[in-house]
Amino acid sequence: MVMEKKRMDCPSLPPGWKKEEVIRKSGLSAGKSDVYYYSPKGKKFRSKPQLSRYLGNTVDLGCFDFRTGKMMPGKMQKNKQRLRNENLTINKGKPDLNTGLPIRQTASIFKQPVTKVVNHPSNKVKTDLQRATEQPRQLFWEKRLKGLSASDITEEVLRSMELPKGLTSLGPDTSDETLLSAISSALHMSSSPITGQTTSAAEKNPAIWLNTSQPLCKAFIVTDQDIREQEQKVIQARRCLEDALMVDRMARASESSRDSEDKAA
DNA sequence: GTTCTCGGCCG
DNA sequence: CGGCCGAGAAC
Repeated sequence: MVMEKKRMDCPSLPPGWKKEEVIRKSGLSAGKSDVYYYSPKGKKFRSKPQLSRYLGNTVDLGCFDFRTGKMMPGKMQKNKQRLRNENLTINKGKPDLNTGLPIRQTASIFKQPVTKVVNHPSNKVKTDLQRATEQPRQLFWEKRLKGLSASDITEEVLRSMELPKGLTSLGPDTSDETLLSAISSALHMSSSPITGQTTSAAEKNPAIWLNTSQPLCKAFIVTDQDIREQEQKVIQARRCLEDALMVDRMARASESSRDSEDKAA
């Protein structure tokens, strides 16, 4: 009769994660149901915030629907029609947070491995390396990064990086801010060398001559001195990261012990 | 002590 | 309403 108490593995969740729906059978709220999740290790989760805390920053639960266990791509359903307008009007002044470029949007709330594209003699698409590696890209897409900046958890904007003098921006938005975003993105996403725009034609009419696989930046020269200075910065940054990771580990430790007190209390 | 279950607050 | 969590009941 009471077969509702079965732990189901949920499609769109990795193996090991279970979802359970329990129907209330008495009281004023009889008939209502509660949803729980179980981690692979068996820990029970009874709310989205709790799940969120456990998964930390590794996962964006933004459009995850706890009750159904599915991703709701249009979490702003009622804005469905407005969305287009919003991007044209309200978006003035505010950064476009919808850019999908720097962040991989997965179907699940959990990080999914990238599908590996391998050569397969009988598969036209998968042997087409060009298609696999070169996705269409919007001209001047870097403009979408305008206004985005790194911040710490208190939302205090972190000090921006300084760009070497030799770097000059190119295109419709020549601010240093966008240039920095463009170059970091290029370094992050491309495995080939970043040279900037090498043809002088691109400077005169970027809309036509832009090399879209390179950032909106004039060609530049990197000296040995530049490299040595950068090495020092990296070393410094690694020390900071090391400290931050240590702090984070301790914070998580105290958080999980607080979670246990949840029940004890 | 832990787990289950429903109440009830709050947005 | 429904999500979230407190707390009593049940084990």
